[in-house]
Amino acid sequence: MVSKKYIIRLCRYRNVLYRLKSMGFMRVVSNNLADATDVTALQVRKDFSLAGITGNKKGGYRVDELIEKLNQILGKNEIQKVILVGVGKIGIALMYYKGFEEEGIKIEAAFDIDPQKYGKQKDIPVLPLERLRDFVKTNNIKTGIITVPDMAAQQVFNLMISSGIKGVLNFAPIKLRSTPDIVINNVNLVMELENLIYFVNTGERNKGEIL
Amino acid sequence: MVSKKYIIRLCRYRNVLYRLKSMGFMRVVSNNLADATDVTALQVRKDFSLAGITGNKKGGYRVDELIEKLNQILGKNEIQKVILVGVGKIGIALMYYKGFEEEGIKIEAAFDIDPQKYGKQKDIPVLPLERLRDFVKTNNIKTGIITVPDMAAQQVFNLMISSGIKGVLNFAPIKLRSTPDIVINNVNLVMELENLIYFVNTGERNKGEIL
DNA sequence: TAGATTGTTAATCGATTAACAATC
DNA sequence: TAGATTGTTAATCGATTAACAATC
Repeated sequence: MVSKKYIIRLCRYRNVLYRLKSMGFMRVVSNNLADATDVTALQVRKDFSLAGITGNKKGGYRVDELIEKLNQILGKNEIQKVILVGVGKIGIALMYYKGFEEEGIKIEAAFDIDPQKYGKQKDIPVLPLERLRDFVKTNNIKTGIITVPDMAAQQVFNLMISSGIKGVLNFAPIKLRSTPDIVINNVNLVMELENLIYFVNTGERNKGEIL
Repeated sequence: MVSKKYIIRLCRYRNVLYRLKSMGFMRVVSNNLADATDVTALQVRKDFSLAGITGNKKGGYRVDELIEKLNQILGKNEIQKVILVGVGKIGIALMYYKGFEEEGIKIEAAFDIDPQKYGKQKDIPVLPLERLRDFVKTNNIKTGIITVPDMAAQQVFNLMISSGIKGVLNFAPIKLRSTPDIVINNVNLVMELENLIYFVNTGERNKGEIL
């Protein structure tokens, strides 16, 4: 089993490689990728080695080959379908976020309990929560995003899982009760900011001292 | 220097402790905290030990004492002032997000280059980008949030840093060029989702096999 | 007392980094 | 060739987990 960090690095490399390709680069050395990501050149080579990607001792790596191999590993062929539950400010922001479609991710539908929300946002239908189960099953959706208030998150999660969802991106700052076969990625915005503030403050406090 | 992960765990404990306190709990054992967070009981005790917090061999830890100690370490006294640049959908979502004020974090002002955005969102003033430097200096702000398009992120970052900001929460999916004394936390929503999808898909592929 | 719980020290594990060999 | 670069193996580092002692 590969680690999450490793996969994230591979995604990073791929993103950079697409950009380099569009700029006309044919080859790339580990140092180029290191500069463009938060990774050392050594780590880049190690990752590629681990991924079974080999370069050329003199000329580095071929961009095309690299992209192809990474796509093979990361599985970047079909469009990835996801649903979203919770059409509040954050939910809507995600529905309008351009970054997803650029990466082949499509929010197929959003769900809410508030009838006032029903209709469309951008080109995405907003449906009653009761229709989630059917929608997930008929469209064979495996991934969901939770942007509901904390209190509702566990309930929505349970509904998702019982409908066949296998992975959840959760924006509610609570620990979801789950089973090992379900993948959960948590995004806790308050915690990110609190954490940042902590290091800013201690950095201030310890200015000039050894940490 | 303590690790980011460690600090995040301490924040988690504190959040749970506040909730337990409001429910009337006076004491808590490491197992309670483990259940409420994504941490083992052993790790909880280890963390407390490292933080210089001691419990009682029979009765666990006193909730009040625990909160006080954690506040001491994490520094949770005054309101934390931050600014935000980029009043798009995500920026606005953050401005309306209730979780921040609950944790004593206040977005003091937001900035944008689009005059149509100027005015107020919720009770937060939206100002021209040119006023950022003055605002940051006169209000002694140390933390900023970047929610601008990728292309503008580095420029906004530079402006922030030259104005005196020491820590940045960055939502743009690029690597910001910086110096070691600046703290940067990146939130990359596409990457979180891509990563999730990867593990969902491989989980599907390897159903029943050894990973 | 017996059982539950803390808390420390040692072992393990995984990931990163260093060293260096290989080769284009 | 000499220099740049890859790529592997070993060393290091940090964090987590295990074992077990202490004690209320």
